[in-house]
Amino acid sequence: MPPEAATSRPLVMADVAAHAGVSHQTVSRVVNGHHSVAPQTRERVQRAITELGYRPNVAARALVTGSTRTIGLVTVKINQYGPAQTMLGLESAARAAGYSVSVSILDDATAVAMREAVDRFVSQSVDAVVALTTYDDAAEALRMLEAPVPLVAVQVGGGENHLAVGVDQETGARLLTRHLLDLGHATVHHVAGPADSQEARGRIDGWRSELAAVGAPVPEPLQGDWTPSSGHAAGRCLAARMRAGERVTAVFAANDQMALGLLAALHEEGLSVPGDVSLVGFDDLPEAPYFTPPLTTVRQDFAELGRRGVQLVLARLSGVDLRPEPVPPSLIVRASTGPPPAASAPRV
Amino acid sequence: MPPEAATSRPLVMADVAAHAGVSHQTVSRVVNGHHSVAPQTRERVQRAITELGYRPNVAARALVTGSTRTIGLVTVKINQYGPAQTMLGLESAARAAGYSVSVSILDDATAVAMREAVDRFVSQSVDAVVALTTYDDAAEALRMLEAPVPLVAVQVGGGENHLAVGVDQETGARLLTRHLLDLGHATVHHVAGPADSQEARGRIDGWRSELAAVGAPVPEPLQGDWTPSSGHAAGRCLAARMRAGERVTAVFAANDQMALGLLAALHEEGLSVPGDVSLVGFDDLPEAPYFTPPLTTVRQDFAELGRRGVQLVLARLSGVDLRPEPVPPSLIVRASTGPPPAASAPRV
DNA sequence: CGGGCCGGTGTGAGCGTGGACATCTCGCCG
DNA sequence: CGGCGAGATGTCCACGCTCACACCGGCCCG
Repeated sequence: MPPEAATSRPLVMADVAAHAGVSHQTVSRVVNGHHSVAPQTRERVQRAITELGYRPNVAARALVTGSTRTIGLVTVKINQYGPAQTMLGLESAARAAGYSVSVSILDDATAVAMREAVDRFVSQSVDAVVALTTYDDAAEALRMLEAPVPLVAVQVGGGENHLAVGVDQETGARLLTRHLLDLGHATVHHVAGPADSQEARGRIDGWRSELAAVGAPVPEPLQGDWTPSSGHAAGRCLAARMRAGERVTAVFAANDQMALGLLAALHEEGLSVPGDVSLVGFDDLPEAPYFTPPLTTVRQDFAELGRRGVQLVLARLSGVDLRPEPVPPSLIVRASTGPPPAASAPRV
Repeated sequence: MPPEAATSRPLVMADVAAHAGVSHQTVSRVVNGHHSVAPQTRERVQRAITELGYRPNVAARALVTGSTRTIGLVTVKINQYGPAQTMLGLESAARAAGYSVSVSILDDATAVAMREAVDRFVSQSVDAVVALTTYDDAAEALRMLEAPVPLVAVQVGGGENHLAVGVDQETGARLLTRHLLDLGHATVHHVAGPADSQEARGRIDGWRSELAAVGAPVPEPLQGDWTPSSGHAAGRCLAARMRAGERVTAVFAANDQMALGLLAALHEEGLSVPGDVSLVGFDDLPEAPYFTPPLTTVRQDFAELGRRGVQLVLARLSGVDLRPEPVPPSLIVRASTGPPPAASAPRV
């Protein structure tokens, strides 16, 4: 639609000004919605802009204002479902507010890499940086970080320098644990995420405190790393312990992927879910309703998390002191949980 | 580490120049690796740069060079595993080449939205735009698009204006189909992806032509939309047809997520995989080895796709005429496939 | 009836950098 | 020993835009 004169020298404000018979400054005022422009002039300039298909040059504007209306997003290995969804929500909220998003996906969350990424963003004149990760290294790096722009942490604890928003992991874990206890299980075993993840620890805390609240024994959690494969290993291990006589009737896997691995291992071992063991996950992957059996889990609203990240950024940019509340998770009950089997050793 | 004088007026080239006792232009030459600088001077400037922690201002540079060393990535709803992984590979390759990535995630792939995104990128002075999608609307929009920067398509057919790179969908589908035929299945049913996806059609073509090659009958494909839920519906439908006497022994789901839904439906219907029906997917999700049973599928190297996208961009930017080859997929055989059951109706 | 004020507009400067060109200093060769 | 070229460095300007200020006309009020 926009003709953009075939000559193709990129359009600048002066071209529009000439076309509309005004000065470039008036064009600037129209573009930036300044008030003191006569309606009729504004109209004429608007028309010239659309007719020529003019778009202001962000670099030139950034040079003088120091702002690019861009948010830098730094994250670590976004290959999980959650972070990817969060990024989606963040980008969409940012775009709605007129901001672009520039991403930097670190291979690992060292302080150096973090610093490097933030520096790159700063030299790009981003208006704010959002850090999306749950790992301690990253959190530590963030805590040290001074930047000349607002720094917002998503899904990881904030330091003094910056704000943070996250899903309430502890509540989610409590919901799941209580659900299992309510079904009559004497206790709940836990397959945890990596030890250096705040998210993983939050889930452990919730699980542990809910067990403690009803005086249930707290078994030693098994160590996983979010991958289905680690869930599978944990499943093997639990099955072996059951064969050895230990009573395991309910398992809380720290995410759905590990729950899937567990499920596979339990099937291989001839154990039925939820007949012999009830199993819950965390995240509510789109796949979770189609596991065999469909998985009881906790839904995290990742997109909302991204939106709140942007809210926080905008608040900081406009000087508002917004204390964000954590995003509440919700329990999704499906077929992978049920009452514990009669108090004998499971048939193996 | 970098002190960055507590006064905190952002550092500029002139500061470095003063510190090193040279002109700002010499600093510029050092920063840009220009050759005619005395080694000793270079050394002195380098030291000043690191001592002060100086980073050049991208906006100012962009204003004069017209380049930001940024790649704009426009994509549609990245909530699938594939695109997310591709983005990962792309960002990492871009960063390795000294480029940043700015993302724009469209809600739907209309020509208008596409044009809008590209325009935004152009006004940001990106050096190139990469479009990552498989939908016809997007492809159509791309075909019409003229941009003053290179435009590279990933996973979607290119037009005249731009290059494209993708995974060879047809070959992948042929590998799966042949695998099933080799196991002795008389034919293979197909649950297709959305009709407006080039990827989905590529898989149909491969499947169809492989069946045709051995003279096997070509059943009408069922329509899915990539989601587990649509796979589930397709599974229900197939089971009903089997009960009605139709012989279905092998099913090719156009992606792993649909395969999961199918698996769930078949289980519900009391059918065994691979005892009654062999099932294959496409993508090789990290979860696929832990399905019940583990899923035979085709692996797409999404990260490689991202890397090639960047290669293509760099080639275009340096004027090289690189004709990209499609990324080859590879067959991953797991436990969801086996020989067909004896030629009677399956036990239902 | 004149001065001040205000809405609407234009003019000039400067943001931080890279490119073109000028300059200056060698070293080398005739 | 002078001239010349190449390497090293500096000076100036332009990139496209916004900001500060000057300007111009009309209106109100003293």
